[in-house]
Amino acid sequence: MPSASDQHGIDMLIRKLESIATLSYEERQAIRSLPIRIHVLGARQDIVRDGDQPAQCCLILSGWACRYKLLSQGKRQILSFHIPGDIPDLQSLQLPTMDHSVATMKQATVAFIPHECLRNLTVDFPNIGGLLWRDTLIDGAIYRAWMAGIGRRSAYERIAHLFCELYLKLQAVGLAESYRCPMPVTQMDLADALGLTPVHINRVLREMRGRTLITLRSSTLVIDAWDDLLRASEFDPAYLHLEKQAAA
Amino acid sequence: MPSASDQHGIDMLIRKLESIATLSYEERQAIRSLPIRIHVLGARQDIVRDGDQPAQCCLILSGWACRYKLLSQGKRQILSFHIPGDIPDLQSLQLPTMDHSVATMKQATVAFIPHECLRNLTVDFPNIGGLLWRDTLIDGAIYRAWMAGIGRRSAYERIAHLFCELYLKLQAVGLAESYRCPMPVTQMDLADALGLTPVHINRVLREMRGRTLITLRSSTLVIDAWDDLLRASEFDPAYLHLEKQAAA
DNA sequence: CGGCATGTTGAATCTAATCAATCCACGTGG
DNA sequence: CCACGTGGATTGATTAGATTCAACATGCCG
Repeated sequence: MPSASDQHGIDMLIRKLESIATLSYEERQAIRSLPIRIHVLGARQDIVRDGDQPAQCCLILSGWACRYKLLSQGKRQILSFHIPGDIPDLQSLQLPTMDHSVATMKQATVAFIPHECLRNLTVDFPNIGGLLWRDTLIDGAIYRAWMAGIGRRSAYERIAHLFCELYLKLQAVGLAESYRCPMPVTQMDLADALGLTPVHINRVLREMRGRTLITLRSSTLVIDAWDDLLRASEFDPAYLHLEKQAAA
Repeated sequence: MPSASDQHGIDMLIRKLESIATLSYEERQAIRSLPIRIHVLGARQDIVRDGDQPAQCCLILSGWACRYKLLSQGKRQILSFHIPGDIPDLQSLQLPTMDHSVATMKQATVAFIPHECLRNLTVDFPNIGGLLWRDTLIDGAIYRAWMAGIGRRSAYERIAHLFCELYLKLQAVGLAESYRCPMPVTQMDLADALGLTPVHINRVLREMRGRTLITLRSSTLVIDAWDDLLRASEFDPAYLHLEKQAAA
């Protein structure tokens, strides 16, 4: 049911891309004319699965998604969180077989874009090709930041760092301001993203609340002390490679 | 001092690229004619540093390198290991500012290729452009595998998994066979790569030696029981996205 | 041959995991 | 309108995997 609201949908992608680079008018128009197929998905639903060979990419229009890997004995590692404007399986353009899964976190609207159309776009507009490459590279930069966190930071620092990252990413596409943002993740999700247990997440969150650093309740993050949060996590936003650097 | 041996050098890149895709004759020739500047570097020497804005990429011709991030209090996270044929800072083509450093592990020969030449190459040969994109995406896939390991696997599994990965990567470019390969890393390097301490690495290596799984001595890894190693680490080579799948 | 980096081992300690209840908010149906 | 069910959050008690500290061994290089 493509309609006026879809237009708003694909604009989310433009907003995202303009947060990491500059687009010309023609390029914006070319992106707007991408054919998309819109789906509304429930919470915790797989979009693509480990081993799949998708022929399309999914653009998040509303809601959140995450990439994850399942290991033996029910262990799960969340690899990234994705917000509106993101294309969490963009790499499938060049890597046919998925080495992980992508799922929604909460109810989400996604737009499917055929690989072929994206390929044509990169042929007609090499700059957009470069920009999509750049986008996947930023994903890689975020992986590196997470790796450093999981490998070498304390639980407290890891959680603080993640909140800084997500707040800035949301802010960059206009989905956060005044140190408040949506955060539709359970404590179990945080645990699986940060290499901890839900119990420990709970305890650290309590401590942060006690120190009036942040409050996470009913899927909303409130940052009470942004500067302290930055300091606690030694956060340096450079790795997000945002074009217009935010209030960091 | 470009000479006959350099030719052999850039062939390393071709060998690497052909391990993850197919090249036409013209493409191989175009790559061979890239202008390169060869340097010999000592062990533990930075090639590019966090914050740099390089105007060239570095191709490893011999020796090993690694990406790493430094955190406060001397903490270090190694983000990836790189072997001959790899271009560990290829992402700088699209992300001008480095968000981490790259250094040699042991003495290494590297070839510097100006960004401009690589860009021209991707314009003249879009397939090579896609292939370079693919290469950076495989780096990303390896990051994901490491994240899952650091976040959710035991020390024993992590170490085993890393050895499987490195053996297959080396084998793919002809630098390993018969379950032996170079492994010029100290126990401290392994610790910083896997989110552990050198002491613990030492203990787990001893255990693996005791179980006749692997032996790591004088910078050489000998795999005594490949199948057990695969099983111990639940290793699935799919994430390496190798063209000609190895004996896994 | 001497010096320094790396590897090895033991003992004590700690962070975070595990196990196990209990609590709470919310939505549903009787 | 309230009992009930459910998923998520919270808390306590205990344990385990890995760290830390410290000492000593080994081996490589100039």
